[in-house]
Amino acid sequence: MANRVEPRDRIRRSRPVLWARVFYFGQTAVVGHPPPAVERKRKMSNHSEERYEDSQLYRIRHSAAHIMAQAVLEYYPEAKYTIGPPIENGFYYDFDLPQPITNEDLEKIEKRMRQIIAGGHPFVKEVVSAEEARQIFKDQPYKLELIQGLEQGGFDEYGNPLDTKPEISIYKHDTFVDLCRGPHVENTRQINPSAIKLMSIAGAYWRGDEKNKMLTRIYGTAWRTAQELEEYLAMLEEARKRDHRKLGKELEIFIYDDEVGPGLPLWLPNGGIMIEELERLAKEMEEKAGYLRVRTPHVTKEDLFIRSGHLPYYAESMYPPMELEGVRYYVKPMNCPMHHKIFASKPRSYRDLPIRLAEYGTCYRYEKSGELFGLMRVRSMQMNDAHIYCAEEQFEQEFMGVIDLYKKYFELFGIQKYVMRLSLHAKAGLGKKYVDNERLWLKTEDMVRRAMTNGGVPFVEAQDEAAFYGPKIDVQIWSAIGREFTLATNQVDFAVPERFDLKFVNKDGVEETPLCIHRAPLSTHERMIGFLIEHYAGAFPVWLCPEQVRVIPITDAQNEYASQIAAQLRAEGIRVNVDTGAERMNAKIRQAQLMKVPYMLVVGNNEMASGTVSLRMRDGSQQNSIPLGEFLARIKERIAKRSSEL
RNA sequence: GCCACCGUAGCUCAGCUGGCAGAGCAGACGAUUCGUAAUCGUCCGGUCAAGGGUUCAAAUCCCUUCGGUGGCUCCA
Repeated sequence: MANRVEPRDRIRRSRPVLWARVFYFGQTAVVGHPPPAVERKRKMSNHSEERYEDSQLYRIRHSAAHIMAQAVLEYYPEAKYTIGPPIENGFYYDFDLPQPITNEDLEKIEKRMRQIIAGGHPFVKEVVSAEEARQIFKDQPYKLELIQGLEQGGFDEYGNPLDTKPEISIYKHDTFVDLCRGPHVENTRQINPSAIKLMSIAGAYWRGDEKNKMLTRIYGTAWRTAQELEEYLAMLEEARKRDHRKLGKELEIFIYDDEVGPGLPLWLPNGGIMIEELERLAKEMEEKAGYLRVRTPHVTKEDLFIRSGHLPYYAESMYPPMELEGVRYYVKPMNCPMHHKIFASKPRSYRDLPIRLAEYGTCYRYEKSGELFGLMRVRSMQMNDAHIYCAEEQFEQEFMGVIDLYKKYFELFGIQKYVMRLSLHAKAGLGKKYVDNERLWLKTEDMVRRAMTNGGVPFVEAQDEAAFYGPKIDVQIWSAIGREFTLATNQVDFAVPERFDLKFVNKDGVEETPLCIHRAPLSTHERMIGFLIEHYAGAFPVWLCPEQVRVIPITDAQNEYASQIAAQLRAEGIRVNVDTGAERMNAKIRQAQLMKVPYMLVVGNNEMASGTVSLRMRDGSQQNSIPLGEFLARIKERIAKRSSEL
């Protein structure tokens, strides 16, 4: 119960997520990887740490946004300004500009901001009536819209409903006035002119709605000191180095080819090995947890997806149909309908439940071109999918069984920076994005909430993030460059089993519809490997490494010996290569290091004479002249345990 | 899909306001046989994303398409 995050902390759509306090005060946090909600919670209660919104840094960033808006309006007097909040690591401001803005303009604006800061202007708050506000912003249509929202007591600046009617206030500094509830620094001088930097220009819809006009957003970063800024920029640089798109190419894991198409990755041999290892892991774990493996086709008739609800609710993300002999077929975006058919293939008794059907199924989703992102967001994906059919009284145990599975995987991979998110429906979406049965939504949402709370698993809640057929627990992670993704997911389906007329006979001999849990603890191969590349910065644990050992003969005279060593390792199932190239040993070691091969076995005359190997590990440490058997025992033990140790 | 920017050799990148396409790495070949992150030399390699236009002349300017990047929207 104590783990439940208060509504104030709920993640809300379109609202800037305020991780910065954690990031800033955190000691182990990596850029773009906010620590889990648990940690945030604990820190807040134990150390009475101030909220980001109350911090000086928040004020600095908020004030920097105003100063930037002033500078932009000086260069573009016809520009309309909208909103500009502090966010993680900085701030932004959205403008409706008469012309596109360039990176050179950004430099000018930044320079002007420093002048304004040097001017030592006080920030002055004034509470005004709606009428006065309308007068002040009479030429600013976006501000007038905001004023109306505030006056009606309905909506905040992001268009989210408010509980209470807020006061209307303005903040002035120098020549600039903004509709704003604050808080701000007292004087522009409290902003360090050498600790701010404008970062990028982006498009953003007014109020985050794609039906609205596209505005120009300028992102900036602001810190207390120049050194903090430098450190932040250096961390961004480090993060770019572990970007899976960059490492994936360097380590020859996957490629994209223009003729194949966007979002359709080609797995290179190294990626193929990693996929095989992940599937082996999944099969082992699922076998122990009582799953049964099934296989289903990639294409099915339209009728199936009409019944499942995919065409009514999910068609936008599906590839268009192909028609053959008057029948329309779709490539599957999910595996569930076929699994439902397998469940329905024979009568089921309560004694058979739960039935857990698993498949690493390949699905295709037509993601909009701009949404694609490396391996993290693709159009063809292979899911660590399974569907658990159970009676309502089995639900909690089964649901938490899946959560336990997550935890085991996360422990194995050392994944600590994630947030479990209870994704709920939104009333407005009923009948459109969501199956139209509010009673069952509320009921299943509460079942999940209770299960998580009883299990003592911390989570946050998010409105309007559910699947069309039910609520879910999503595991949110962050890419190296800070983008948020759902890695694993655990979903309740109260709707589709009924549409498929799925039944089991209960103890009383009466037919009952089972609940279905959709789950994908290892995500898709695409997203999982994308994530793992970044998580390990390409230095995978030995069991997952495409190349586990490279044997490096010092001169050609040891080539034969090196090959014998490799043959012995290969016979034990180790992935090993021999570098018989003409380069010097130093160059061979460098190449192996760049490919992040965990073990290098250097063999020269000494080793050959004594029948040993010299072990150099990826971390630079080395053990000279050890018997091959000793190394073999070490690596076999690491692989068997899927250890993260070298 | 939308806004902005980008696309030069397999990879990383030079190529200023239009005037004969370059480097390093990789690859091939030759020499070298070396003790823990780059040995030397020679050679090969490009319809400058594709298509159209402006111009005496286009990698460079303009348009369209394709692909990518940063965001927005959307999501495993």
